[in-house]
Amino acid sequence: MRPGSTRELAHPDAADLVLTDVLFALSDPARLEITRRLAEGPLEVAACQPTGGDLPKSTLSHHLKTLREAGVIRNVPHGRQRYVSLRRDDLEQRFPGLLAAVLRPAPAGE
Amino acid sequence: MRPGSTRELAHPDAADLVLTDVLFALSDPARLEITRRLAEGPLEVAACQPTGGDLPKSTLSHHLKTLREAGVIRNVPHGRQRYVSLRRDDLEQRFPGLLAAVLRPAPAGE
DNA sequence: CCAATAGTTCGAAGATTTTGGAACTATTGA
DNA sequence: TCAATAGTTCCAAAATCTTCGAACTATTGG
Repeated sequence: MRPGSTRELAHPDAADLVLTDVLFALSDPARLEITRRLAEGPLEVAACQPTGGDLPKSTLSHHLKTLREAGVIRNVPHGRQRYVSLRRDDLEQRFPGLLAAVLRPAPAGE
Repeated sequence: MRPGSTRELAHPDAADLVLTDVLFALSDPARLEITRRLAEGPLEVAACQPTGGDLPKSTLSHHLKTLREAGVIRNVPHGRQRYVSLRRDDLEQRFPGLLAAVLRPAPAGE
């Protein structure tokens, strides 16, 4: 296992997160659902698949890229697969309360 | 002053607000700034103009439309002009904490 | 090693957004 | 009543996003 042989992806520093980018990343239904799923805990890429959806690998990968570049998730190599996780602490530090508000299910009632 | 002669614009009911639509509306820098400006209080359309920006009327109007259709703002006729205001209560009821998190200035610090 | 696995990246087509000029509409001050 | 004011709507061009097949890259089980 050569050092640096794994394909590390770029992640913005917590301090560099941009609110509009985060909001944009979360403004897509599929990406929002991925985010909610990740709130339960880290997952491998394939398991991020939104409910009932069978997005092609490339599409799912693109959504993850959007979330990652906005700083919402972290995507690290793990053997043959990858672990995707929510950047909870970084988001909370930079935009306090945002994640909680977004993850909270909307009150029922028409 | 004929009844119904004023140009009323459509506004979604509070219960029908969609989170992803709200997030999308707020994900544009100009629209986010308009929203922040409105947090201080209602304004006429022209006064919503983002700082230093001199957006053409039509562009500004379009941004307001996006915010209005997402349910972020209300835009009502008022004489020759219009009053634009933040739908604070509706947003708070439907997505508790969201507006506060978005309006709060990001913590300083690199 | 080799093949299978798990994903990313490339590229291109189609859909949506963004922008802004021009035309249009109400409303009011003079 | 008329012109000026304050905005919206219409339209089209340019930019950006979304989607997904296909090619490519690591990694590991056998």
